[in-house]
Amino acid sequence: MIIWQIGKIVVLKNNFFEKAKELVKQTGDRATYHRIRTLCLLLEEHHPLTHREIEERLNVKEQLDRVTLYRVLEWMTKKNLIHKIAGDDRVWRFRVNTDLHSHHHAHFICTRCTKVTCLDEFKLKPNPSLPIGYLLHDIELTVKGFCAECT
Amino acid sequence: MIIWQIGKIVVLKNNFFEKAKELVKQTGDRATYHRIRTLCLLLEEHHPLTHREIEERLNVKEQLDRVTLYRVLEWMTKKNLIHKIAGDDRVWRFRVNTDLHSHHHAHFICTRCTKVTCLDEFKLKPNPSLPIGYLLHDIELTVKGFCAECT
DNA sequence: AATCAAGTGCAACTTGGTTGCATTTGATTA
DNA sequence: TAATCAAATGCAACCAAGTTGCACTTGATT
Repeated sequence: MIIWQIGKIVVLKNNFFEKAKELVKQTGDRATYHRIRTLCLLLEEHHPLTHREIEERLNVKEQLDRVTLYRVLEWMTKKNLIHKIAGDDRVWRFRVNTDLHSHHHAHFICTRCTKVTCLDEFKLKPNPSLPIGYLLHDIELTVKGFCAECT
Repeated sequence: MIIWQIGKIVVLKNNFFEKAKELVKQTGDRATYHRIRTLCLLLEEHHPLTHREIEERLNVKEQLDRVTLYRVLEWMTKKNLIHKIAGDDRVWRFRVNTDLHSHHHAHFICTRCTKVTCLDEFKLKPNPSLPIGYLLHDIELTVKGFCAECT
């Protein structure tokens, strides 16, 4: 069993932790504990999480400042490690970008329970025609409705 | 020249004002002055506006409470007179639904100046395949990048 | 081990949007 | 056309997501 220690904090590494550490290091920026831990959580999750949800899960055992988490998420978005999704409740949801799961797919947002699901089989047209002078960075397709549990 | 008077306020009617009044009355709910005036403004505009922008334009000559405007916009969205668009800045933008301009089209959001443009020629597939038990209400396609002025 | 910019924690702040409640107003009916 | 009353409005206070400034800590480099 591998253990990682930082100050008084002792952490059990798992596969996701190692993977997260590697991904953070690959960016060239500093591989800090909070960055690795946050990315690790997002690697484990299978649906997009809000800042609040991430904070609650990470704070079960150890402290993590709200602001730091905002900055970590912002940094990870900029570094293309994760992507964020806008919902009807004005709250961002975050999900990891793996090689298999890039952000070129659609999202389903349940307007009753606000849960977000990725519709991976939805493929987006890569080169839509835009007005002259417009430059494309990203396409986001969001489907709204009720999920299976809320129907 | 047609004039409409309510309390001390005197209003010059134009084509859009008449049109707005008609649309509000068609809903069956009460045709209040603020509803008509707000819809009138959105009919005149050719690109989506934020709550802030609407407020500023309406308050040039006459007072309109922030909260009332929020409620008017919410009501109009519910009544399908307008639709709202989520941007990267967490701010809703509102645009009128006319017969010619329904909300079944894509939006372009400039990530530098935050201006939103409607991409009317983008047609959305009406019946995408969803997981079993999922119910579709609405599809939203957002294209992000730089607009002609910001490129 | 020493160094120091990058990263973090804390407090205070900004902003978009909401809630509760007293007052006003548009449509209806007498 | 006046009386009526639920629907709509205005005001104040509130909430929650996200941001800023600054002192303190830490990961990588020497």
